[in-house]
Amino acid sequence: MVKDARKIKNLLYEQVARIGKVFSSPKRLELIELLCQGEMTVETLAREASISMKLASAHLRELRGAHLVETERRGKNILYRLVDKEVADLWVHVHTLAENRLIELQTELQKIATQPNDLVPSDRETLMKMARRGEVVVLDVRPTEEYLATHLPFARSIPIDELRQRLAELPKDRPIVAYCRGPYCLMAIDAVELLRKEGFKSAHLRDGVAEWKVTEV
Amino acid sequence: MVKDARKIKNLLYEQVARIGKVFSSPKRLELIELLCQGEMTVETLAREASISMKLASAHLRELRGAHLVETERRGKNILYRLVDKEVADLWVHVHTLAENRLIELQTELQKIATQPNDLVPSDRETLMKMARRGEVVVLDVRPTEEYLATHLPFARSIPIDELRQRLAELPKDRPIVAYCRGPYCLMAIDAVELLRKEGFKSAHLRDGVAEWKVTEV
DNA sequence: ATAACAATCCAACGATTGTTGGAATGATTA
DNA sequence: TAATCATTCCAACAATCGTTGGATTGTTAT
Repeated sequence: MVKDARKIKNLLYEQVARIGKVFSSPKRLELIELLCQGEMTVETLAREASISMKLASAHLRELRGAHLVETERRGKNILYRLVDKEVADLWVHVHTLAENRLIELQTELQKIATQPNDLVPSDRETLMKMARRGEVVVLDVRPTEEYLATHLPFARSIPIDELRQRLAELPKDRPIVAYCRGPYCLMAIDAVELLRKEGFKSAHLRDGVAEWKVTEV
Repeated sequence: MVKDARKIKNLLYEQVARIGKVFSSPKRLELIELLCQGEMTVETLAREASISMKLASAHLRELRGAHLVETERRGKNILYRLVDKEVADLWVHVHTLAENRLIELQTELQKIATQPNDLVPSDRETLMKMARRGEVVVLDVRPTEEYLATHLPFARSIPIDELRQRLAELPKDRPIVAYCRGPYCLMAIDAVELLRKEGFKSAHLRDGVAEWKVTEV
C-alpha cells in the first residue's frame, strides 16, 4: 500500500493547481494571449494589456514561477516568451471551453461582431485554398514584429495603424479577410469596419495564429 | 472603431478567468477528476476527496456556477456530472501541461511509481492489440459504478477492495495491467503491489479513461 | 405527522491575492 | 563616473477565497 496516500495526493493536486492559478486572473490571460503572438518586452506587454509595468512584472513573475514563460535579456530590455507551444495550446483550450460553456461570453462576443461575416467560407481548408489561388487576401493587422514572429500562410501584413494610409495596396475586387491576435482582440474588427467604409469587400477571422496552430498535429 | 475596447476586453478575459478559477484549487481539481469517472453523489465525492460534505458542496457550487457540471436529483441524493466531455479534456490538458512544466510534479510522480513498469508496451495501440488477443489482462480496479459508467476496451472489473478475495479469477501466466482514475489515483499502484506479492506478473497504467478519451477524435 | 437523511444556504474567520507606491538592481549612454 | 532607462523587489492595503459551524430546505421512511 502506498503510504500517506492523502498527503501525496494533496501535493500532486496542489502542483496542478499552480498551473490553474495562472489561468485564473484576467490580466494574466491577456498576457498569455499576447505572448502567443511572439516574444515581447515587459513594456510592450504592459502597454498592450493597459496595465502598469509594475503590475505586468508581478503577473509575469507568477507565469515564470509556474515555468510557463522564460526570459532573456536583450540590451536594456527583458524579453518574455512562452516556454513551449503547449502553453499556447492550453490558452486556446481554456478560452474555447469558456466560449462553449459561458452564455455570458457568447453574447458578449456576438455583441462585438455585429457585421455579417458570410462572404468568406468559415472552414479553414477552403479558405486556405482560396488564399493560395489568390481569390481572397488574408490580412494580418497586428504589429509587424508579431507578423514576423509567426503568421498564417499567405497572409500579408499591414498593421492596423498604417491601414488607412496603405489602402492602395489592397484590391477592391476580392474579399479581404482580416485577422489579429484572436477572438478577444478587436483590431481585425476595426480593420474590417474601415475597409468596408472605403468600399472594400471585407470580413474578419475570429481566430489568431494560436488558434490555428492548436489543431495542427 | 469599437467603442470602449478596453472595457469589453476586460469583460471577455474576466469571463474566461471564471473557468480558470475553477481549475485553480486543488480540491476542485480532485472533484473534476472524480467526475471524469462518471456521475456521483456529493457524499461519494466528499468521501473520495477526503473532505467534508459542506466543503464539497461549496466547491461543486463553484463548478456549477461556471456551467461545468450539472445536477440531477435521484431520490434522496443529488448526482453531479460533467456537462460535457470537453471539461474532462481540459482537465487532462491542464494536468498534462503541469506534468511537463513542473519539475516538482515530475519527481513527485516518479517517487510513487518506483516499480519497474517495462513488462508491458507503453504505447496504446499495441497494448490494445495484445488485450484483444488476450495476451494481457487489462484490469479496472475502480469501484464498480465507475467501471459501469465507462471503462477501457477489453477491461475487466475488480474493485481494489475485492481484489485480495478474487485473485483466483486472474491468470498467472499473462501480465495483468491495472489502471484506475488517472495519474494521481494510487489504487492501481496498490493493486500491482498486491498482485506481485501474490506471484502475478503485473504493471500499472498511468492513464485513466479521461486520458484515453482525450486523444480520440 | 414526525424523524432521519442528503445537501444547501448563510455568516464569519483567517489566509491568500491583486494592486499600488517607494526603493533597489543591472545594463546602457553621456 | 554619473545619469538614465527598464525592470524587479519589498511592503502594505483592500478585496477575494477556502474553510468551518449553525440553521434551513427538500426528500424518504416510519
